[in-house]
Amino acid sequence: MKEFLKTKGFKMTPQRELIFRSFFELDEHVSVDELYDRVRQQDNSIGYATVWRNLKLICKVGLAEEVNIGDGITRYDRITKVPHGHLFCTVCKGVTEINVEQLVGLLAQAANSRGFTPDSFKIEVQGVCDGCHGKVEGNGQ
Amino acid sequence: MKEFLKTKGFKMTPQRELIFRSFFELDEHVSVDELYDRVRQQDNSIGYATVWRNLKLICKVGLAEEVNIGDGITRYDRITKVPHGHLFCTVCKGVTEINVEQLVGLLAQAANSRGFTPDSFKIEVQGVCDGCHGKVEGNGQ
DNA sequence: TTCCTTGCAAAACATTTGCATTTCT
DNA sequence: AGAAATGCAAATGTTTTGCAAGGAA
Repeated sequence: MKEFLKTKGFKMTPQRELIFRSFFELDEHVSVDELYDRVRQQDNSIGYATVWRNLKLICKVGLAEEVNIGDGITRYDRITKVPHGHLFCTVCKGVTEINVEQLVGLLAQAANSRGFTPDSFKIEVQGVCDGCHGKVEGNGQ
Repeated sequence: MKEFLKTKGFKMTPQRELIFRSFFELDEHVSVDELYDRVRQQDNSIGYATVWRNLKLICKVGLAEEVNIGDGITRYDRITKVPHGHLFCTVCKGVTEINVEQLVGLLAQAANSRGFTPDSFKIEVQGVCDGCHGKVEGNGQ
């Protein structure tokens, strides 16, 4: 990783290593706040801006991308080889990934047929996950 | 529309009518600022908060939904009967809609097979649109 | 009259940036 | 030494809210 960054003109630092390590260990879609909290547990001298800047850096070097689910908070998602979509549970706020290789293929076709050259895809579904089907609060509305 | 709102417990006002009318006339994905500007052309006494609140109201009564493309600005998109996806051109920032009925069907299947009950779908593609293929600035990178 | 709406200004929030200082190479 | 990174605090930019006044039902 240190080498990888060097080729891109960036340096490695203790803070950066901790942030990167924490981000990649966490197999989730974290926000700056969440990662900041986590990183803080191991080094409470790290600043918020540093976490933010490194998250941006991770995106810049192509290892992650920003995800926006509409709650005003930007999350960061590792970029994996397999294109995937997200199932957002509106009850527990959980996120599940689903493989969408096939769909992306179809989408690319549809886009191409309109002269549009696709770059990246975002496929998101909102709904209620398996575990939450029973526990929707009993508000009559 | 007035009747429709009344059934939901809301009143009709001149401002609200102008805002609703402007929103639905504009067959686009407008931001609060954009709609505010447009509405202002016809009544420059309308406040920003009023436009914002009415846009939220339109969503609340189920006639539109918020769209987030990651530039920090929330846009509002009419909800149409036919599910559609968006092609965002990263050059001209234009938005094109594409029909994704078929894809949504497949997506719903995939979600259901995991015990997830879909509620709404968001399908977005970023790339370069037909008209912009030639005009990408000549930066060697 | 009652409750919803409006406008304005201020608050709340998340995201970014400036800068002096420290740390890599 | 030279360039990049860090921390803190402050600046941005957008979205929300409080409140007094006005308007619809």
